[in-house]
Amino acid sequence: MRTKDETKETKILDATAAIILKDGAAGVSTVKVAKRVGISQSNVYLYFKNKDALLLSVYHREMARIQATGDLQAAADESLAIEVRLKAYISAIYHYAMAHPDSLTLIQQIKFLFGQYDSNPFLHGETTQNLITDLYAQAQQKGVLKNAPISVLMSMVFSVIHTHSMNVQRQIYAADQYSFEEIFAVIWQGIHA
Amino acid sequence: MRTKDETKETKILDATAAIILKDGAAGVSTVKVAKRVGISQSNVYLYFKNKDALLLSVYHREMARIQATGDLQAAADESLAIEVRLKAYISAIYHYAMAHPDSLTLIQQIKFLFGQYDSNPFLHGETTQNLITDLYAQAQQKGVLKNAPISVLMSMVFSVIHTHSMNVQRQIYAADQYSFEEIFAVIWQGIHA
Amino acid sequence: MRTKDETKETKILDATAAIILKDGAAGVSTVKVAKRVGISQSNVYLYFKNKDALLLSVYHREMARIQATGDLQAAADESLAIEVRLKAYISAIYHYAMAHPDSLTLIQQIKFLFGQYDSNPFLHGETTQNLITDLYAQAQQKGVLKNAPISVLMSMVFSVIHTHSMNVQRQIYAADQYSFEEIFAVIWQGIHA
Amino acid sequence: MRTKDETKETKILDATAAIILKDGAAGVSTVKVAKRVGISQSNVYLYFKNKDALLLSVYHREMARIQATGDLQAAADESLAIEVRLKAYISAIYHYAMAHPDSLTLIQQIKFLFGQYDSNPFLHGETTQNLITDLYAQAQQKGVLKNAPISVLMSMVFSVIHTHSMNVQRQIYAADQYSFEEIFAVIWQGIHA
DNA sequence: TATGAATGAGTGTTCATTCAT
DNA sequence: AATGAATGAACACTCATTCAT
Repeated sequence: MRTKDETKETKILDATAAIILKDGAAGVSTVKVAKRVGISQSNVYLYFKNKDALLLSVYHREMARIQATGDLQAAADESLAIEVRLKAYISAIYHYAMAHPDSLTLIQQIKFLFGQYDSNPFLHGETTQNLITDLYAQAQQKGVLKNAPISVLMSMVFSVIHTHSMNVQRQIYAADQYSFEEIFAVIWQGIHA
Repeated sequence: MRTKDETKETKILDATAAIILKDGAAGVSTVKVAKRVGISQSNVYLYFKNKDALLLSVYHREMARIQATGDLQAAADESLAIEVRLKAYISAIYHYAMAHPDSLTLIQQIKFLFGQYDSNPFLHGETTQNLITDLYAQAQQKGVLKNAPISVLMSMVFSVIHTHSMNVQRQIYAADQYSFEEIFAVIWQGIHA
Repeated sequence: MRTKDETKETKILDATAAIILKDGAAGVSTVKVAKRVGISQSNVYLYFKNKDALLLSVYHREMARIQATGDLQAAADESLAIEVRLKAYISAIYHYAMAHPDSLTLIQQIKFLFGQYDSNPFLHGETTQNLITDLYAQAQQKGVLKNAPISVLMSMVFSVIHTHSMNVQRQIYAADQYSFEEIFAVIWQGIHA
Repeated sequence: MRTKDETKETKILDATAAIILKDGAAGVSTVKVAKRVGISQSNVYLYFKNKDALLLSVYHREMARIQATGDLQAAADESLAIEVRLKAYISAIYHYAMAHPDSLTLIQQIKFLFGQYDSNPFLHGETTQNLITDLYAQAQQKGVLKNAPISVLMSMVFSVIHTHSMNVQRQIYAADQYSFEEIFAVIWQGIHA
């Protein structure tokens, strides 16, 4: 494998992510990225077909990172009760977001730049995404979730967790001012049938 | 009479809004706006100091439109019980969003372009906004709302309503597939103590 | 006569002069001028054919002001000895410059903007100018001035006086740190045969 | 012909200088420069950070050229008498100006564009400039120069030489109509104590 | 006399992308 | 794999000037 290349590719993705967090997704330019990495502008095109591919790569990397969360595996464990799996999923996203609040911001920013065609930021992870959607669908079928559009429930979960994690990151209030249970209550009672 | 001027100003705002909905807020350019209105590019600067002022104007116009909703007045009626007012507020936003789904999209897009510093898209309406925040705050004090950050509750409300209204607009499902009560249940049980 | 108009015209000229001193002659624009006067941009064209005419007007006004100096009349008095007249002229310019250092700056800035075709900033006053040039020419013929190009001598006089007056205005040194005689000595011994 | 050897940067500087001489420093635009060189406008920004940097580069190049004059070295030779050094300096500038009259014009134009804050166009060469100012200062201390502001004396020298060289270039009179000694006399008797 | 509206040409600057080396 | 050079298109914004009112 191309160790060197992957390092460089990672650096480019990191730089891009940093710029998104600083200037917004619309503020990303290959010039800025290259300058930040310390490479020539054209070098970026060796690793990414074009700017869109670069942004999409950042997006997919964040999605993959969320999925890689160990906690998330429990949600996929079909031997568990659906309610348990759902709670595990929400808990996993919550704790991931608290540890990496920028992650959700990146996802949201890129989604918004590419048009608001799909309002649910958790979508699009292909394989994993279907699992999650399936989880919601099954839970709804079994009467665990309210009879509301799944995309509405999903974006609600995302919205609550993201807003809370950003508040903490921006020190609008201390992390321990609100317990997980308190935040979770909002989500659960909102989606629970 | 400045009728003529106001028409032009309105046309420019309309064109800008249309572009935002089509290409996102980052996709707005004075050239596009001017072309759409059928005027010269420099003419835009006769009505708006600069591009930011133009976008902000679109933003404030949408905010004002929401506030102008008759239903919203009930939410401000201090003679009513706090719970009634809160429900009136949510209902008002809901019905406004269903009638004008683009409105929330515009607000969200512009907010995101100007930096994600304030994650609550309903904020910043000055007078009205304080009323709404006050409403939430009072409701929380009186134990009507859960003990969760107000900004989290507010953005949750926005998120649910916006996602649902977009789904309907994009014909992901029919408007009558989910009743107001069903959507409202998600919101209310989410925020209600 | 049109009293009101002349007031306005004066205001426009004043505003233009102020802008030149602040941003340089190249920094003048009808927008800036109009804004400063508090009139509409197109109004400027009621008083001046175009921007060049405006700048030229400022130029000529300053030239006229210098000529209007009472002291300068002595220089024109043909009954006096040529050396006396020449000294009177230099003294007049010197004292005018000390009282109105911006005047020479305006003249210089406008001259430079319109191309450096004529390096002598004192030229171009038509009637008066010929008098001054004649004065130099006569003085040279009578052996009072060195055998050097008159334009060189003239621009030397301007340069010394202008530099000194600017230094004082910018408080690089106090006005009384150098007497008129000291500055005059530089000029006189430079041009005197 | 250095055409082939000339780097792009040099070509751009040359084009800029030519435009300054033709239209004045305020008349320089990146479009004009690019067109003259035969490159695309954006290419200019590959070699110069912005327009100011471009103009400053032209300025510094001319300053460096003057300093590179062999004759100027004598002025820096501290083993020589101060009066000798001063005369060497004036002579060097004079002969340089006669050979390259545009050089002083460029310097003057750019100085004027950047604001008239420093009225002495010979200033700002950093290292060399201090040497020259020191030379004047020492000469004044030793009673060689009149008791007048050094900046006044310096701009006087510049003015005389520049005006004369321009006159010759514009064929207002022939180069041999006035000898170096005649021009020098104006300068020297003007500044000499 | 005065203005507001309008515009086309212009400004400096940034950008995504390509290509030869 | 990496770069420097190059470019055309786009950008926000300013300007001098005209014209109808």
